[in-house]
Amino acid sequence: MSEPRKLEVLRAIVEDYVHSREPVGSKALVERHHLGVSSATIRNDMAALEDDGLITAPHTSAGRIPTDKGYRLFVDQISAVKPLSQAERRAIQSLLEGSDDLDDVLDRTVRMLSQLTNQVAVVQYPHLSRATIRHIEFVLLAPRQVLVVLIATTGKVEQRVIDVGQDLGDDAIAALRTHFLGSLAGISLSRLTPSLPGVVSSVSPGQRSAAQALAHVLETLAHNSREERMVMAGTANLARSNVDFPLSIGPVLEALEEQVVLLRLLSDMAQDPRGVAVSIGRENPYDGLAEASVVATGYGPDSTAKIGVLGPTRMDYPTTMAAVRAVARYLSRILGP
Amino acid sequence: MSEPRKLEVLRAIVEDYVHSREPVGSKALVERHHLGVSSATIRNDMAALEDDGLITAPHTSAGRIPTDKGYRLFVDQISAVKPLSQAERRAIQSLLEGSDDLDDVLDRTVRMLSQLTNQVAVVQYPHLSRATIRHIEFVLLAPRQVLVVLIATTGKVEQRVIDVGQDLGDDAIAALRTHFLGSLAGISLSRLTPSLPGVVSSVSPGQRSAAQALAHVLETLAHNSREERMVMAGTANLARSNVDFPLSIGPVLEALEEQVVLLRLLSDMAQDPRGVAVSIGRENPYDGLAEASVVATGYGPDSTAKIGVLGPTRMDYPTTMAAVRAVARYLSRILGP
DNA sequence: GGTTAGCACTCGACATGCCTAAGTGCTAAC
DNA sequence: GTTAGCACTTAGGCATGTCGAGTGCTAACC
Repeated sequence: MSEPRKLEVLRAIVEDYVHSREPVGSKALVERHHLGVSSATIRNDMAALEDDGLITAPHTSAGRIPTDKGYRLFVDQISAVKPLSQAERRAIQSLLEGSDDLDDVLDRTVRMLSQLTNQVAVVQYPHLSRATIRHIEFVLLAPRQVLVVLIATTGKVEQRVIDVGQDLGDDAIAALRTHFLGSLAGISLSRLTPSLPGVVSSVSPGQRSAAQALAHVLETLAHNSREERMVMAGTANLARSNVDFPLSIGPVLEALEEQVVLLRLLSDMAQDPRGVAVSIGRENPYDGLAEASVVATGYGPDSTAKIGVLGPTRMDYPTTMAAVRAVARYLSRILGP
Repeated sequence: MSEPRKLEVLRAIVEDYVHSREPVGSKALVERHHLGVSSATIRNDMAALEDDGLITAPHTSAGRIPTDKGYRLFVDQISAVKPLSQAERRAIQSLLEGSDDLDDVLDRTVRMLSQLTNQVAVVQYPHLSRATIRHIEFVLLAPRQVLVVLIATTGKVEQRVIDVGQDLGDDAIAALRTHFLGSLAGISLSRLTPSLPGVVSSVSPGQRSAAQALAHVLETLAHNSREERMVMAGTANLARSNVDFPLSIGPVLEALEEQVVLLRLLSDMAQDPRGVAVSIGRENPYDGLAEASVVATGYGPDSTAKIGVLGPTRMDYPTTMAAVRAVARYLSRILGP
């Protein structure tokens, strides 16, 4: 039994199953692909593949379907990433150009990716760490309530309202703003935390506690807030592939809503040499996503923020991987160096 | 045939059907409710209700289920809004307190409402129109790219990056900022538009076109942007009530993603005297939502922003209406006067 | 040794027919 | 206006039979 042909058979099974959604049998296989051998031979190969745990039969006398392990082998060794069509490339380019607003760009990107792949698409907000502080604004909303705004050079704006714990007047807040801004303008967000204690300690004691609260918020804004969010599109595609999630799409929707889960999953995924990371079925630890695969990659200056799609394990991996990679590249380009 | 009993029968049918999800027959009706008459009498009443188009039979020899019109009558005339339990009230209160960030509050609110009702919950960002301008910031990102930030007194922040069409230096942008801020600080967002031409025309001719672009963005930020967004939670609940959307939940998910549709629907809904608006099934014009009902109400100072839930027409209206109303009240209170 | 043909066997999918329970509509009596 | 009774309809469950796709195995073949 030749090893190359065995892999060829696996490839054929994956492709046919992805295409037809039905277990594929030995006879159909020799008909659709010109493998040059008879169905009996294929049967032997299939038995071997089943022993290896790469395919499985839903029941006796049905065809075989790939297992998670089978998809994994397919993705890693067999498939070639299918390049996008010229039309698709043009569509991406034209849709993504013509807007500068970050929210808007991400929104368009994710819709585009979802249409391209017919799956759910997600994109994480870009990380801020390489940006530097452009401006800080404190706005007094009530005697103790302050709106804190942090503006970074990348064009990102974070804001939050806090209770500073003591009454402050307009003058006091203006003084604090000048003080913070003078000390912090121009430094990078990643170096914000070490700078804050110095700034706070040089504030007059009467406003020390307020300054402390403000510093804490600034730190939070710089690190946690926005980049922990994501934009999503195409959840309706889940319903269309109803059949692919045998139980219900409920758990999948739950996982999608619990963004923390998705974010961890995205960042835990190891990057493939081809630049795309793939998580197949139970490879990810979340029960709700046991029947789902995620194809993702990084984008932006240092590829820390993620973009990807989520769909049933029975997914057209080569095309999806190509789409994710292409969209990520365009997105990186749009967002600038 | 007594008219009051007919309504009583309709009420019983709605309640039983909502409870059991199965067509309800005359016999089961007299057993579960003590109507004081025999099943034959009920049959006569049911025939009359069917003539009125309030109930319908899926097939001969099955029980009856309410029509959209039947639900409407039920909601308008028969049902009493069911007050929330003490525990529920406490849960709402404790969950919503303890956070000042608007995004955070809306997020918690919508999750809470979705859990309370077991449906999809949506909330629209509060309107800005009553707020006044607190601060305007222009940040030069590149020679022609400017980040425009608009901070309102309500604690809301809007931002966008634009291309001003001409090269500007740091000095020029600072001058523009001072000029805009001096003329506009303190005016209400709703009066922003009429003020802008004057501001632009008093800018030196060399920067006129840039000022024009900036003014245009400010106008957009003040009116359109954020309040046209919404937060959503509980889409997984749709999947659980799979049975209730006979075809597929796909179209519903699509409608939910196309937020424009939802926003229009929410604002078009007429408020009920009891303070909650209800749209039942095909009463709303969107095909994807033909099997869905929306229960919504306004919140905030002048009740212009909406909050509501969406679920199958077969929904527990009294409880849902109570939940929506209660959560809207707490939310209004949290957001302040 | 790998490949092939042939054959018995398994099992899901589908159709058919039958039966029961639920429920209706109608009529005649109260 | 209400009720009892009865004939009628129909979905759904169940048993049965048939068909076809597909497998696994063995023996023959190159």
